[in-house]
Amino acid sequence: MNIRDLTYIRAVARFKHFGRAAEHCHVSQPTLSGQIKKLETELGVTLFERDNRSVRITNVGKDIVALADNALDVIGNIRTLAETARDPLGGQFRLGFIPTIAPYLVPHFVRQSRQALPELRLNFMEDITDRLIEALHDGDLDAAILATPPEDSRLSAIALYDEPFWVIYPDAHKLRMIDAIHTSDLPEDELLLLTEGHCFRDQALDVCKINAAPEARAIQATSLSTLVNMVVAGQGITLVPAMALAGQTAIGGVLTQRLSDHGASRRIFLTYRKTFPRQKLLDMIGGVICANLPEGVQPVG
Amino acid sequence: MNIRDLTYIRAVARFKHFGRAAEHCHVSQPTLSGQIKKLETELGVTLFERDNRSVRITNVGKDIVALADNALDVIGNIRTLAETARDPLGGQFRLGFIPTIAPYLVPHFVRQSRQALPELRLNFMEDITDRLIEALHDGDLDAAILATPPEDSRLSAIALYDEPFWVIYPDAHKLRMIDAIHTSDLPEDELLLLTEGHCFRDQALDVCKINAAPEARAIQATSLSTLVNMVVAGQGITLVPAMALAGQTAIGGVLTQRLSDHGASRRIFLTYRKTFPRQKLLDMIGGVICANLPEGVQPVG
DNA sequence: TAATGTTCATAGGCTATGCCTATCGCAATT
DNA sequence: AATTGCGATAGGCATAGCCTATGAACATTA
Repeated sequence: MNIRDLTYIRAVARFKHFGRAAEHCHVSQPTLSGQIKKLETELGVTLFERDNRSVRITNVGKDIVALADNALDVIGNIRTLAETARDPLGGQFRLGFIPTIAPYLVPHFVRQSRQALPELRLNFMEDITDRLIEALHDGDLDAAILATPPEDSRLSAIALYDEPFWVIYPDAHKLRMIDAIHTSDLPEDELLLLTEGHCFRDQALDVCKINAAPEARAIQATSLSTLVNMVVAGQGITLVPAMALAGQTAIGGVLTQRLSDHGASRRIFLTYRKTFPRQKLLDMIGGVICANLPEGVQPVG
Repeated sequence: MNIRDLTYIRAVARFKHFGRAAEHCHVSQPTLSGQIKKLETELGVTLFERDNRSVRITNVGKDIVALADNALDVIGNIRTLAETARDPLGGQFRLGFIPTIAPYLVPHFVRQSRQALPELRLNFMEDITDRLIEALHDGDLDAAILATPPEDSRLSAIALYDEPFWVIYPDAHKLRMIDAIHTSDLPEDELLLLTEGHCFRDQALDVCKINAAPEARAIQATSLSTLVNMVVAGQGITLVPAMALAGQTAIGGVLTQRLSDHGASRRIFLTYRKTFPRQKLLDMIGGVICANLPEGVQPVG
């Protein structure tokens, strides 16, 4: 057995496809096939049932992959611990963001973090929640800024701040007549949303109490700025989290207004593996972020 | 990094000696030195400070070895799980015993276990408590029969039975005049004990409330049968756990009597790593043992 | 039905890793 | 000054693990 073998079986279990698993591991498919076979021989069990149609994981396979995940986590911590020992506030730190936060939050604290943690090589990655969580589990990410509390028992989180929701609508829209807009005032059929997979899409639907059949909403955007542009173009109205406005409440051709509903906001978390050994550094990074928040959001506590 | 590297650093941390660590790992000293050095280079930290006098573990080293222990435990469980999958009630099971239990308990259940678990390759090992616990942590042992409850948070145990203590004294000894012997009746200076390291030595001292300076008790034995022989030879009196008498209360030249003190007994446990994946098998083995106890002891519950 | 595509397995060759024995260098002890 | 004990170094060998090229089995498409 081999540490790398454990990453191989983890990848096959994830992709259920030898070729894609090999690609993910940066080795050729025959190499991966060979190592999987070697491991199965060594352990004396079949981990994956495979033919030319599909790859299925066996029951033992499932249990063993779970343990492999576990072992890889610990081994990743060995590396992190060594790096930390070389330089307690240095080394690499890979931080993930969801797309509805990254462009608005990063510019506000990146300079300050350079100052507070000059030796830290801070790497950023942007993706949707599900994939960030996957990257956390794989050890490809040290922490992630998410807008959902962790449900996974292996993850933990520091609450950073609360971010209210705002409505954006064309300046000719009838919503301009309302002083304090509530979600019940919003014309459901005009609401523009992000594509599936973005947590803010779900949060917008949730706060508006809409159960949208996905195909019913044909017009969707992949970024908040596109969403705003669509409103400018008169295609409808939309919700955005406060930071997307960056304090600018006046945009050409549209009006903005904070939603007046109690609870029309989301809480942002710094999420990490419970086993991650650099807890002190997490606190410092969370502190730097909270000390440099853009307008329109309140730090927690 | 390499799984084997983790066992190397674990061994060096344990022995603080490259040569003996190498021996324990069944590799040559240069091989182990080389691999340690390679790992230190890879991690960029010094794990062990070494010169011709001594080997000291660094602070990071300590933390990393702890994680290595952890990873090796998980990896051992992968192997065990695979073996279990091949044959749920089969495979190898390595069971340790303390010397004051092994010769009396094993013969009573070994035949029955063959019958109840015909596919199980049951291996026995006899050593003192401390070394059995070490072997448990190293994954060299799957479980151990101990006379002390586990204090280590990584271990758990099933209580098997309670074993009273008996006095053995020459038949001409004045103790023969007492109907119900209590520890307070025992002439402390005549008491023969096992050598240091045997838990029953401590238990005997404990129940008699003696704080023996080690050098004060020159005459010591390494097995209970030797202890009994010494009593037969008239060198003193002794205590033995009930099973050592195997139901025979009459031995040539000596008399035996159960200690009448409340609490003059010890509880025997089947101890194992909390993470050990074959809990069901543990229960079965515990069951077989309890169902075939020799005379003089009572199963718990 | 034949051609094409997809997917995992096999074959053969190369390289780097990990192991060994022999030996060195240093310091403490005799 | 010689001996002993310890870890480090040197050099050589076997093999584990990687690659590319190709095969075999099945499914899909022309």
